[in-house]
Amino acid sequence: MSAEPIEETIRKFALQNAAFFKGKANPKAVVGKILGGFPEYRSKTAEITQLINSIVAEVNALSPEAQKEELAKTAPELLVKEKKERTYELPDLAGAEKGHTVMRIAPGPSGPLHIGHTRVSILNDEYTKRYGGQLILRFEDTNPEKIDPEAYDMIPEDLAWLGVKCTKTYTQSDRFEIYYDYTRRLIEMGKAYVCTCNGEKWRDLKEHKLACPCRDLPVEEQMERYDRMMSGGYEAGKAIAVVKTDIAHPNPAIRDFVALRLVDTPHPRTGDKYRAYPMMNLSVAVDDHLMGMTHVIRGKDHLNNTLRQKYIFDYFGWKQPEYIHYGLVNIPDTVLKTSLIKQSIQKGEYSGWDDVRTGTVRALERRGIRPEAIRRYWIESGIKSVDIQFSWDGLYSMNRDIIDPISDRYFFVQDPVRYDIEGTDAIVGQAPLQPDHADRGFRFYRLDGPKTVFITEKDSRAFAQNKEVRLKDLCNLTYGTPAQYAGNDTAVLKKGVHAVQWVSRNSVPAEVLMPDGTVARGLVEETILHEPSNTVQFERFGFVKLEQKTSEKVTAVYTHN
RNA sequence: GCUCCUGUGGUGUAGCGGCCAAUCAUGAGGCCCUCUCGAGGCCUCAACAUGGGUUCAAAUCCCAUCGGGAGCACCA
Repeated sequence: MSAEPIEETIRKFALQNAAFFKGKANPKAVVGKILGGFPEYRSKTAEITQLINSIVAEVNALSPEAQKEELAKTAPELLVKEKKERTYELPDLAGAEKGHTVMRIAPGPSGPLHIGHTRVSILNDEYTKRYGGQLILRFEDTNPEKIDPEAYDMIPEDLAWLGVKCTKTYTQSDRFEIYYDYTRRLIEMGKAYVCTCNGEKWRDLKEHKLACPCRDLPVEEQMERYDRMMSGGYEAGKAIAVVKTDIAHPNPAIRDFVALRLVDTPHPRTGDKYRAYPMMNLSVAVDDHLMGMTHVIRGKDHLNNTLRQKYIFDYFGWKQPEYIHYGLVNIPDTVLKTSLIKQSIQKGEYSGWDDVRTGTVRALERRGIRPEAIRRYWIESGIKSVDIQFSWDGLYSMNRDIIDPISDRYFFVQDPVRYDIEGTDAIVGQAPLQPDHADRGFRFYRLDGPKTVFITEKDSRAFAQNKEVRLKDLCNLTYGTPAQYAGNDTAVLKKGVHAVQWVSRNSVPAEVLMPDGTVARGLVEETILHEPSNTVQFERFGFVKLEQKTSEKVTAVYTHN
């Protein structure tokens, strides 16, 4: 192409631009295209612009038909807009080497994981799989007041269900002595102090960029105070170990921060063996270094903690990991706070951690959301530091992609209304288990003897009004008591007759637990008793996950439509 | 109040000086197909926060304004 005279190239692009935009080419767009494609002309932009202007004028003088005809002759490939393909994948990590990344998932064991936690879990797992490194699960249980002992088991279960593979697990309550040791070293270096001031006063001074009297005491005295603090010489709340940063730092959030505090509440794992509990900025900094973290993915809300932790890294001469701070996720209409969920469970308002009204991983699993859908959702959301809105619709759409092809179809009739059918002998019918995959087989129907069916209350009302209805995959009916058999010609559908789901007398009572906690009651066709999977679609109702399936009763949980 | 992060259709996202009068998905609307209100196909809707500047050329770089968020805990 570069071999031909530039005039011809310009003319082609002008024709193309004209063809795409109603016969009028925009000279600026052509200039951009030429200069972009042929950098050698950038030094002569004035001349080339003039040339383009005149050629565009010529082209625009032609009729749109003539433009298209000429373009079809000289450069037919430019006539079609190129469709760009997009693959969804995460950007590379800065400085990541194959086989040498170490990353972490560091939850506080206050309850099971919820949808919000899944983002950081999936992202870490994705990168670990890409680079083939280590993924450490670290329980950050340094606040004895906010621990649910069951969480130590629930969290790994949730991660396993998500498909997140951790290569190693640490628990911070095993490591208190390590944090004490590093605190001691900081004090020795003059980079930390023991403060016995009233907490309010200490904060107040900090706000005004002022040091408290303890801050400048000599190291020897600090060491004495530290020993006293560690040996029970202070009451809880009467002394703290503080890391010095810059007391006059313009950002108030990173002026001197607490490293250790005294708490009398017994720890679920260590009992009353320890009273001095590290604050996360101390334990996280120490552990991130000792565990060799190369990359840390955390929420943007930790931005200031990263800056605080930098002081510890700098004091010890450690290299900080690469940090990626992703934006906050706003998850609408969902109960996520584990403390609230726990309360409601205790009060009996929620059935448990998997109550479908909550946003826990367990609840999602129970509702029939697949972990692959969650994974895809977070990968497509990326890792930018913009705050984002979580979209249930978006997650459902991805989940539907996964479950639709594998879900067998069944009829569920909510709020059933009975109709007896007259005017024929036995009626037989069959329906595909999955209409897009006939090879999956069929459900076979046969109505004998007294022919009784049930349709939903809603469909019944429409039937009474329209006088006609089609029982899907079975037959047509004309309204009446009893209803009259009206043949089996599906042509009625073309005339606007509705095809509705129905069940026979042999159907099974069924209950579907809805996401708002209510229960949809009705009947489900008996063929479902042979269904091997628990993921099915109730036609014209929605996808559900089966929980219980006996000839007495079927229970299911609503997934989405 | 101070400090930091951040602004592309309703939502998420691509693009990060010219190939963009802007990608893909979701959503909404319409049509086709289908014996489901599922799936599939086609079409349409809808965005570079605003104002300056730099440049032949800005969604992309700079500045200001405005908007959103977070932190300033003896929580994580």
